[in-house]
Amino acid sequence: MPEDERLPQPATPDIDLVTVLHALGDPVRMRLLLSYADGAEHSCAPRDLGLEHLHKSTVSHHMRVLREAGVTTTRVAGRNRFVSLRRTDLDTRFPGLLDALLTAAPQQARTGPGA
Amino acid sequence: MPEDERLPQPATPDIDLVTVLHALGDPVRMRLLLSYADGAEHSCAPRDLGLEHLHKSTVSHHMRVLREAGVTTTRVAGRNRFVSLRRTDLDTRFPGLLDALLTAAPQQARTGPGA
DNA sequence: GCAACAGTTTGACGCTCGTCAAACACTATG
DNA sequence: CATAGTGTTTGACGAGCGTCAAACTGTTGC
Repeated sequence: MPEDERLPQPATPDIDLVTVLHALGDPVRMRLLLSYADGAEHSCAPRDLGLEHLHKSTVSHHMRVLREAGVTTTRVAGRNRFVSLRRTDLDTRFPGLLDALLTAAPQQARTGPGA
Repeated sequence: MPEDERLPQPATPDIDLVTVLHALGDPVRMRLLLSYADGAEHSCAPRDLGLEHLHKSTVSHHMRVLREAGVTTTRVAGRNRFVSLRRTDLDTRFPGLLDALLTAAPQQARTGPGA
């Protein structure tokens, strides 16, 4: 039997652009996106994501928003959940968008308003 | 003397990615973006923007959000205001982002969840 | 000057959002 | 079975958002 399952998420053609932009229009979720940009799977622990200042239930809420928007996928394995970016799905649905975002976001961290 | 002026807007280096995504994460403002994608100047009248169902003060509010996020610029000429996209500024700050958005948004209108 | 015009501002309303805390499920381990 | 670990769900709270209506500012034109 399959040892792991995935949490519910929209099918690729059902990913809505405005919903994705709304999901990414929050500083915490943008930081999560950058964490996931390495293509690897990440646990949900706030300390693994540079979010020690946030309650675990808050992080769980943000990850749900990203998943329901179609940005991430969550694999359930035992008592752990592994979250990763739906890179190919997003590239299929919105070509160039993810690349532009992942280029722009770290660049802004060095040269932008917050620097 | 200059016959027209511009409403306050952030300088190009001060345009914040998360703020832009937040501004665009609303269906009304996404529609405005698509209207402005032709590069031309547009008036603020709801009927010129496919927003007859919205009050003019609501449209004014959305245009303020877009302008303060750095997405649009507003030129004041007499009793009219002409709004247009800050395309080169956005391309400078976030290369490829606007192209990806303007490619993705209309495509979704034909093949996406709403179709 | 006065009325019409284009758009903004203010105030109000309901709804959503981000956050925390506590309680809850489920899994792994003794 | 009991306990600890990982993460979710629920409820609460304040803050912000989208909308409308009305009042307001400034401009054009009679």
